Amino acid sequence: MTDHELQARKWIRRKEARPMEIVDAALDLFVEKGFVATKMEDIVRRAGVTKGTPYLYFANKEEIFKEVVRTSFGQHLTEGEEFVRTFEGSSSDLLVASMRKWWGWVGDSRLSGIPKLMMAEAGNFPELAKFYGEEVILRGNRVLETILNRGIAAGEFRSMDVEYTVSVIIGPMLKALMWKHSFGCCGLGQVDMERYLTCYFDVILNGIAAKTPAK
Amino acid sequence: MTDHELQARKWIRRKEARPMEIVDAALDLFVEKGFVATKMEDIVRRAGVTKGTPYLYFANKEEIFKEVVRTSFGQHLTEGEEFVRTFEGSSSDLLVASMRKWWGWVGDSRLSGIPKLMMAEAGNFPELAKFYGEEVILRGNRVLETILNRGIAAGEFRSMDVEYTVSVIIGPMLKALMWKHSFGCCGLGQVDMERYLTCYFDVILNGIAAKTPAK
Amino acid sequence: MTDHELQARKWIRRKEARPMEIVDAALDLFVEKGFVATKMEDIVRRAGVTKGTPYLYFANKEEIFKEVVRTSFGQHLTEGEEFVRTFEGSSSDLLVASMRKWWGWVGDSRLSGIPKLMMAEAGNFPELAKFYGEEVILRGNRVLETILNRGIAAGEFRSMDVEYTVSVIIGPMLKALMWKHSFGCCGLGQVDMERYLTCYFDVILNGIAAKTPAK
Amino acid sequence: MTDHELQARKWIRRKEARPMEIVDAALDLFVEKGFVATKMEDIVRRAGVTKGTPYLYFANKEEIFKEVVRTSFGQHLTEGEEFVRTFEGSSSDLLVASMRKWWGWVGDSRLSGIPKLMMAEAGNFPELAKFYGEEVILRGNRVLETILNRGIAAGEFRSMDVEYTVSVIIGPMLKALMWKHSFGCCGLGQVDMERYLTCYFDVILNGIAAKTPAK
DNA sequence: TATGAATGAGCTTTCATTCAT
DNA sequence: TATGAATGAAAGCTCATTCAT
Repeated sequence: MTDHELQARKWIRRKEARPMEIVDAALDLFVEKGFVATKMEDIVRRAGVTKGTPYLYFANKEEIFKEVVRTSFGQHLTEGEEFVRTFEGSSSDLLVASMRKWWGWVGDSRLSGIPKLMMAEAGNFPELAKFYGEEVILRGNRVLETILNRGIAAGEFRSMDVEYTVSVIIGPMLKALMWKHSFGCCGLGQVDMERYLTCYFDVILNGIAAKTPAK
Repeated sequence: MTDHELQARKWIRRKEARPMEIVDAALDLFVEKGFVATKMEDIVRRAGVTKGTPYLYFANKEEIFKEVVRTSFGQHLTEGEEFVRTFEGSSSDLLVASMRKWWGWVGDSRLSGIPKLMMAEAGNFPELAKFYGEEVILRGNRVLETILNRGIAAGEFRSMDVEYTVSVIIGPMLKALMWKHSFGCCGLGQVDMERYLTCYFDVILNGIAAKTPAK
Repeated sequence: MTDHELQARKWIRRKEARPMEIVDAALDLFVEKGFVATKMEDIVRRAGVTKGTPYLYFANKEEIFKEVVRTSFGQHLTEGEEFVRTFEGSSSDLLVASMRKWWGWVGDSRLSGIPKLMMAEAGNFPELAKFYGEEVILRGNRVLETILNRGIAAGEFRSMDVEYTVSVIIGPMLKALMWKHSFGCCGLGQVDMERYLTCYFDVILNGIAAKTPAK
Repeated sequence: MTDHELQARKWIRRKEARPMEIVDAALDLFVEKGFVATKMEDIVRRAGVTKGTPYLYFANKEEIFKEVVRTSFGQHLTEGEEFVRTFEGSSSDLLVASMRKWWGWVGDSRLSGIPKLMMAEAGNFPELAKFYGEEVILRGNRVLETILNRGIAAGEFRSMDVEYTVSVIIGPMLKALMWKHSFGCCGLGQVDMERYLTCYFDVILNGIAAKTPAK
């Protein structure tokens, strides 16, 4: 790559970084306040641009919202699917490792707000909700189903209604996420996540374990 | 006066009924769209009144919102506390019965949207979130704690970190509620609640059961 | 008048008193806040009636305003004209006596707000302003003109441009009135009216006195 | 760019000029109709902008009002104070010159409406009234007091209650101002100001002149 | 007559979007 | 590209007026 090319690239990269900066700024605000309550003014200020700039890259506020949701996933899911496929060890360990990984990816990062956002705004953006449901939730569920089926096949987990059990098992994790971005923000009882996870795995793993024969 | 006449008439006086009608109309809309996205116009249309009427009973939109949240619980919690205190039978049965009762009260009614609403709007109404957290969530948690402690004392449940386990156990129920008012509305996979509850109790009860003594 | 008639009269009088009570209540408020800033709500509360009552007697708020202005004068002017016609004594004394009388009537009573009100609202009620200008102001001026001409004829006052001098002489009195109902209300420097009148007569009487020949 | 083009164009940027244009437009309207009766719609139409523009420069209608009053004086008062301090000639001449100067500045300009406006709105804006009373009225009075004291010291004016006499003397000038913006507007007897001033000085100067020594 | 809950036109203000620079 | 003053539709709210009681 010649110097000239590098220079050009740099300039282009900067230009190409703008939309992401805007989406990033919007993400936090949408999560905290919701779509309508977030003002373009807030977004541009946080993105460090001016009022006209977003409209160079997005048709309108709604498109920014969609982009926020669209760009926030996929990559992690692919990694997750790969992780499950190649994991060696017990299914309990896989379940624990997967959930911890997920929390590390989603729960600790700014992406963690997206599920809350989608829940809050599903009614206002049904199409996007459908997209999210299929591309993210169902795909995520399928990963968990794989794990459960793996454990059942190995005799490690009891036989069960896998589809709905997945839905149940996700519940406490989702709740932790929602909490973090709602009541958690208001200083209402911070959650000690490590302690929460310990309890969670305790309940869940016991809850789906195969009855251990009296040893 | 027939219903038809009532509908055709422009001027109807219903001093006692109005506030509740307005709060009722607002509840559904707030849950579906959120606070800001719900327009006063929407509320008055649904309530069957005109633009000025809500202001006869509420100072402004925010007060309607607060009233929606405030009036929505309390009574049920008191009944629930009483139910737990007087229940005779195993703690597992009590847990199941309580959860079913709760779903009957909340999950199936229009109140079910309130938790979703509060989660979505906590960031915009920190004070109200605090009120809700203390008056509803903490109080509800305490009921569940009572049940778990009862079971532990009876040797029916294993010893555990009660406070956090309560938080975990509530997760799937809360998730079902949120789902109903977000993705559920968009036709995304309706949940068969009976099947969901079966899985839920299966996981939870096994998850907290005392280790059956080696036979 | 029979007892029966008296009784009927009483009932009628009560009915007939209502409009005046409303006008009375409106007067103070219009003077203090102006026409638009005064709410019907304020008027009815002060009048001790309810929102619908004024509309039994007046077509609308504007008619109340007109009635406030219309009913506020006339009687005093007639008395004033009579007073001037029958006064015996020097014209200086007549001027002083008239002005004091006028201040007694208008300046000390609730009617004193009307001139301020009309000045403030003349732009919004040009027709009424015209009525007021002709029926009240011009008539009042004419009384003063009579006094001045009387004094000039008697050699007590110097010859002068009577029409405009009247206008000038009224200035300080009008100013006192305006002040009382504007800055005076806000606690801004209360005026000691006796002291003010002393200065006023000092200036005015000296100002129009015939040059006393060096005695 | 021709005037015609300017008029035809919808989007014109005039960052520096806008606030003044808005205040200017508001001034006339407030004076004519009063604060409440003046609609934002009126202001923006007269200022040649659209509904949102004023809010780029002022928090709300009330702030526009305050700006109207605040920016309207001060400079003239300073000039007036200087004029009196440096005047050479008789105090009578100084009084006449000052009053004529004042009328030239205020009476003939659009500022002349402010006193009327403040009188009308003092009740609704007590704080602003206080500001106006102290910064404009008292300061103006002090200038006149200086003139009277100068004349008394020189033996040109008789000894008198200076403070209250000032208040009296201002009366006719203030009345002329009020008249111009109230009844004057409605075609009710236009005042020939030159004739009015002649009468005014005649009365006032004679009214405060030192008794000419018996010849 | 008198009431006061209800009405709805009209107001102030907001804010996503535009466009001259 | 980027700016930010300007736009104007649309929101929340007010209040003079109406009318069933």
